[in-house]
Amino acid sequence: MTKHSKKQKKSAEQAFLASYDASRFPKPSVSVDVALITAVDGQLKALLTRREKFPEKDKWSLPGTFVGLEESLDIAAERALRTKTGVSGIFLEQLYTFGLPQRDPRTRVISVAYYALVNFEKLTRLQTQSDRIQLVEIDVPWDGEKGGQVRAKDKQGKRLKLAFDHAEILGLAVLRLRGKLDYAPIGFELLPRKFTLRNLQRIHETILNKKKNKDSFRRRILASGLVVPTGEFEVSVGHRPAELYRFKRGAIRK
Amino acid sequence: MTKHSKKQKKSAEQAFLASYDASRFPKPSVSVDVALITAVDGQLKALLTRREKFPEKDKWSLPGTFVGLEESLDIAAERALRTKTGVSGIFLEQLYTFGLPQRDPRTRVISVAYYALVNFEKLTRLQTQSDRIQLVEIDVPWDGEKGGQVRAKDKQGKRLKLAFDHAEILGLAVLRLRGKLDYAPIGFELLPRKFTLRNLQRIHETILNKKKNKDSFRRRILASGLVVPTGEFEVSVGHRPAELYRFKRGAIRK
DNA sequence: TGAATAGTGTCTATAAGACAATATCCC
DNA sequence: GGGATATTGTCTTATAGACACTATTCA
Repeated sequence: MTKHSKKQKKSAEQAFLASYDASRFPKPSVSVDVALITAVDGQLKALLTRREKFPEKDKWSLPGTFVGLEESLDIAAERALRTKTGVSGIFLEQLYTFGLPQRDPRTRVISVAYYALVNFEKLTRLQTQSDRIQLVEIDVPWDGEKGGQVRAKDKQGKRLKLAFDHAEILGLAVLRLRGKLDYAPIGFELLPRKFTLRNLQRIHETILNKKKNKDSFRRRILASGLVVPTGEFEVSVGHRPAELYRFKRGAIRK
Repeated sequence: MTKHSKKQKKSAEQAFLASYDASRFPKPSVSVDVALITAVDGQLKALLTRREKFPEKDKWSLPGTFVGLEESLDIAAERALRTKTGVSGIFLEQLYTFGLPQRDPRTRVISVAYYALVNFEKLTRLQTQSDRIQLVEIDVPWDGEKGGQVRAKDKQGKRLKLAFDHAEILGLAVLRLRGKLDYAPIGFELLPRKFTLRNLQRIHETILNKKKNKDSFRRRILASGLVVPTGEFEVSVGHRPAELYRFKRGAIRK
């Protein structure tokens, strides 16, 4: 192709783009929803907000927002999390896109779901907020790919109704966690910067909903090189204190 | 809540929905793109079409389409595959959603990417079609999470230019394949109904781009229970014929 | 008969689970 | 000292890789 014809082609493309009318086609709305998950006392919890408006008024939903026209999906998810819950700078990863035509009664809304992980202590500010935002215990009794119903319970153990298809999103988020746990360093996202190996084991057991062998867990984690001892120890724990470790970014696990 | 107030609430919600105006907000366009992958002669190939229109004219792209307003994402992906390539009824699974604001020069287009797997022999009809649709050798030199550049080559080994961010989609599709291979029965999707264990091993080696030990591969597959012998054997292969197996749907792999 | 690959048996290395013994801190 | 958990060591079991050997078909 000559330089001349290249220039011709370029301008033809520019003319095409200039005359392109995106409004000719009807479009769905696009939102992001974020499943923010943490672990406390051997229980997985998710951050939910009670809806004050129609539709699905008074049901509990994941923090979400519509995607801005000039905004990437990742940025939209980060913005939803920040503006609705005050949390930012944490692990956030795309999960799955939900697009059944009737999933939102208002209009066609396609939702790109994300999941986020955070150490519980970073959320303590939220505890003092209104009861519109709550950390809610979630229960995902799925064995393999799918399974029983996802349940969300408030502090009194009362079951909460989830809006839209958000129960399904939560279920898939936990399933993804379980699947990635053994080959991606995600357990650390739920812990403070320094932690004991037993803390980490507890996190794994909470996510998998299954006891793990202490000895081999310890060996496996240490052998992975993902963790380095700090030389510091727990204090005032009423028993022999365990050494504190920290996560070593970038180490490749086997 | 009394029956009366429930009814009140219900009608309030209906009134809200009736007056909801979805056109108030500007919206992105939403498309699906499908990475159809097969394996031939130890090489992974993808089905690509040469673009005849702007933008990205003459570059090669994945079959795709805009999502209909009343159509689920899965159905849209299935439709794109069927109408653009004539293939249907095959393995199709959502991959990831791509949404950078500038990924399409026309307007904001968010693309929900899918990947599909099919046995090469089901595609033979396509070989006779125009050269606008081609099965193209793809090369994904990624070690772990990310890595080198994805390359697509035509039959003469000439490198093809890929449109939009479709190289990235192909790379992620192959990465997903590699990750799922050991715990999901996806190798079978690339084989005919009856196959030898060596055929299956070849598929695994092609996907992982890595030789596998014959003995332990055999043991592992047989132990998984995912495969049952048919009692039939290869014929006229110039050496001792191997037994043909078939995939046993629903067996759980350890 | 020889080429070529299928299929089987055995040994070794590695990693996880089970169990036990010892170490250390706090009360 | 006693309670409680951390940390280390050893044994057993399951699995993957390496290697060698036998089996079977076809040219």
